[in-house]
Amino acid sequence: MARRTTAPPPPPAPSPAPAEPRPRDADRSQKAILDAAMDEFASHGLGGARMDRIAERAGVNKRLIYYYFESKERLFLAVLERTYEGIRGEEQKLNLTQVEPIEAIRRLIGFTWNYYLEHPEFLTLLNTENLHRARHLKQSAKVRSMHSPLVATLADVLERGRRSGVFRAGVDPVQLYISIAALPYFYLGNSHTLSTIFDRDLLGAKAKVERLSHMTDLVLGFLVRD
Amino acid sequence: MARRTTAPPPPPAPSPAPAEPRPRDADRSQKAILDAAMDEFASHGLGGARMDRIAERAGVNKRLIYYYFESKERLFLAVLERTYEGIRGEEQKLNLTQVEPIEAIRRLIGFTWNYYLEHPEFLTLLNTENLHRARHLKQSAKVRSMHSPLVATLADVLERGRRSGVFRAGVDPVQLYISIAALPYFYLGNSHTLSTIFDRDLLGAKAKVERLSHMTDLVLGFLVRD
Amino acid sequence: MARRTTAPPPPPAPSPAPAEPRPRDADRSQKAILDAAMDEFASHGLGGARMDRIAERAGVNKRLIYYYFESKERLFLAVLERTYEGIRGEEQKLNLTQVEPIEAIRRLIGFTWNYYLEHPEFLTLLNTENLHRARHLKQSAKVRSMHSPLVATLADVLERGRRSGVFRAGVDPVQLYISIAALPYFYLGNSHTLSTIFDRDLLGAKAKVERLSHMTDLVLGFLVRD
Amino acid sequence: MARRTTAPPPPPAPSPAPAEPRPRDADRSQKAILDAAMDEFASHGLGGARMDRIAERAGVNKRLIYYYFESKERLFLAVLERTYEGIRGEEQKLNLTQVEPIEAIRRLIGFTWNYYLEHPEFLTLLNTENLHRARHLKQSAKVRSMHSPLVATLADVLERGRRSGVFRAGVDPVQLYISIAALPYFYLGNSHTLSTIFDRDLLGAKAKVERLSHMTDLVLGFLVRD
DNA sequence: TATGAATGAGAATTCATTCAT
DNA sequence: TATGAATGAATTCTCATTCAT
Repeated sequence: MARRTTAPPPPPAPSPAPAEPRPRDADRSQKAILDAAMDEFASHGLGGARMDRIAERAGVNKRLIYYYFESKERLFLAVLERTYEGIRGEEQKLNLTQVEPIEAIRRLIGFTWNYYLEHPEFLTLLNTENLHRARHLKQSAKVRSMHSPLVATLADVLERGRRSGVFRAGVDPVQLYISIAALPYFYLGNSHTLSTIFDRDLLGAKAKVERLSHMTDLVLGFLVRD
Repeated sequence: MARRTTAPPPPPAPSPAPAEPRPRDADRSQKAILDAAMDEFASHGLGGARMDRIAERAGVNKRLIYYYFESKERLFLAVLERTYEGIRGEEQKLNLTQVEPIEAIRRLIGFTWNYYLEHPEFLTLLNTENLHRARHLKQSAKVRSMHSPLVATLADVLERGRRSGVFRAGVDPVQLYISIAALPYFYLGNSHTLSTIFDRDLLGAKAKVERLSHMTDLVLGFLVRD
Repeated sequence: MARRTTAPPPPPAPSPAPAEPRPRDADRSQKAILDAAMDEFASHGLGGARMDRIAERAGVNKRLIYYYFESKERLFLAVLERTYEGIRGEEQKLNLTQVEPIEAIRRLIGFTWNYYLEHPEFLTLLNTENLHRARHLKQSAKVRSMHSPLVATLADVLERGRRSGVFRAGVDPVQLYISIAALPYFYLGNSHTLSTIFDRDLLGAKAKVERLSHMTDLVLGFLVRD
Repeated sequence: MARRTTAPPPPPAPSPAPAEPRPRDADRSQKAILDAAMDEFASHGLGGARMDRIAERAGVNKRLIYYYFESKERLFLAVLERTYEGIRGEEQKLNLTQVEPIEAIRRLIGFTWNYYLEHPEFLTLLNTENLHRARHLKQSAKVRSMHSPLVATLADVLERGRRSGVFRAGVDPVQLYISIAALPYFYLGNSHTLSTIFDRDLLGAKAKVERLSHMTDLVLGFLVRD
């Protein structure tokens, strides 16, 4: 550990500090801390996370975490915000307003499924934040504004589908979004207990294909008019 | 683990609480500990739970917890098992095999919704156990056997529905059960973050009616053949 | 009359447990406790010994230990006294006053060596008691009287040897006894550290023969006049 | 484990203690902890030692002990190693290879006797470590290497004595070293029980002179050829 | 920007012992 | 004579956080 960030052994000559580029170690440290903290919080929850481990994983001195993030709780909030930014940013790239409604729904379900698969930390971080009644998130200014586009997009898809007669009417986009998130969230987030109580592998390749298919059928079976 | 205290089933007669001092009652103490522990674990997770608080809430000496349950982890497992027993026991009472398929599905959705509403601790306990990769549950002998009847029951409902032509074919009962659990689980378990990011009350009376309706429509819209 | 030799099938009647004689359970329990306690104290010292383990090993309820021995410290004293009685009783059987001096010394050395080998608990119990500055033993009335015969016996052997011209004069029997005990005590009692620091097996068959031989040579080399 | 505090070897000049405040001195803290721990372990054994007392005697925060030594057991090992270093270091200074054999043996016996007298903690620490079957020492890398010079030195003395005809042949240096250590070790380490059972003062000035004399006579009586 | 040293307040767990029967 | 239930006081160890540089 202890990355020698400091200048190399200063020559006795009064050579005026070689003006090393020193490429943004501050940013680098902060990023390392956030990465390590995300891992730690996702693995152990807020109560179980250890600042010592975060410092060690990040390869920085523990004190530095406090220098940048002030406290464990604020660090957790920083992690949460970055996490939401991650998924919402990806979601934006789906361009759901530019494809036909059924395809848009398929894409959204597929994307959500894959995102959760590839970012299991997202699930545990959300669980943790809910255990704490969203008390960190409630202090976040930016988080609300990150979600209105999402609702608008989905409303647009539903409306286009309804107008063209393929979707049923009267579907609340927020309800639907919650359901589309719920189906993979519960399956993946609770896979450890589910596979234990049902004594069945839920994460094998075949099982995953089946789950995605089931979820898509479920949602479209509901949305699409006969 | 025996729970029945010595008190016999109270006769309906308004026998005025026997006001027994009941000083050294093993069953009573164990139950008090489990009740308090369920609260504590549900509120704070495993890492955040405090044995001191559990002892205090249970009104017993902290040492007694270790006398009966050996460690925090084993206590957590005992709580988990009792929790599963609770919901599975209620589920059995639904008698799903004795009503017609559509009604059976309605009942199951409604029951699950209400059970989660009335037992929010179930959700957080499961989240906690999944955070720990089900390592406690995996040591439980009885938990697996508690769940096979459930799958059998749902399979029966689906099969009856299919035979009578009202349900689509090829639905996996485990997938369906997971989905039926997922829809309220995510909504209620994540209501704190969801209501924050969507800036919307999700737990008002009207919102709850709407959610139950949406979930039922979603599942039946998928299951029922046009 | 046909004597039915085979035992008749025991009548199903609930013949009331034959009132088992249960011979002196009190003594039996006390002995079991002392045995278990000796093991425990010898293995873990006074501070490291656990009353719980003693009760478990003895197969009795923990409370019973207090019933018979009052406290951990008194139990330790009881163990100590029984331990001294053991070795002194065996020593008496050597009949050192009835064999010629050189043989008497040989026997005493051999006996001490073997006794320590077969009773390693004796060594650790003594160490423990000395760690506690003999504060238990000092409360014992009988322990002093157990040792005067030993000194008298050794004095007799030395005097007979001196008179017959085989032993040097002026040897203090207490000093000699301490030395005869010291030589095997240190070797066996510290065998774990000694074998570690000298990187050498001290308890193999050959090593043991050599040690006994060395000790005998040492003592007799000193005692016997050229 | 570094021990040298920053203070340079004090010059004989009566430089009046620099009265430094020395606030955050890692070496100093570690040394204070080791000193206190040696006392505590020697007085109470491993099981009886209290980390609280060690912290208090050392004048440091309890947490700091764990910061430097990780656990009670590792602290004990650190103490053990320092203890062995102490006696082996002094032994080296005897220069036994540079005096004639009989004098060398006398010096070694006298040194051992005095060292044990002045360092009673050495005896109880060794007893404690043996109670625990040398499980700490076995993890020590350096301890073995500290002892080979000792054996070599004693072998040299014995060989010189044999060659010059004053010592008997065939004496194993390890056996002899163990015996030379055993004689004072048992006497001093068990002085509390010995003085109790023999009802005799063993630590008075006269007694000590007699013991040293007896031990020297015993060893030389064996080694020196008539 | 960065760090090694240090700490107060707790954390789970342990322990000898007593209570009530 | 025997025991299951219960406890107060430690005991080792942990943790987020701060100090001093």
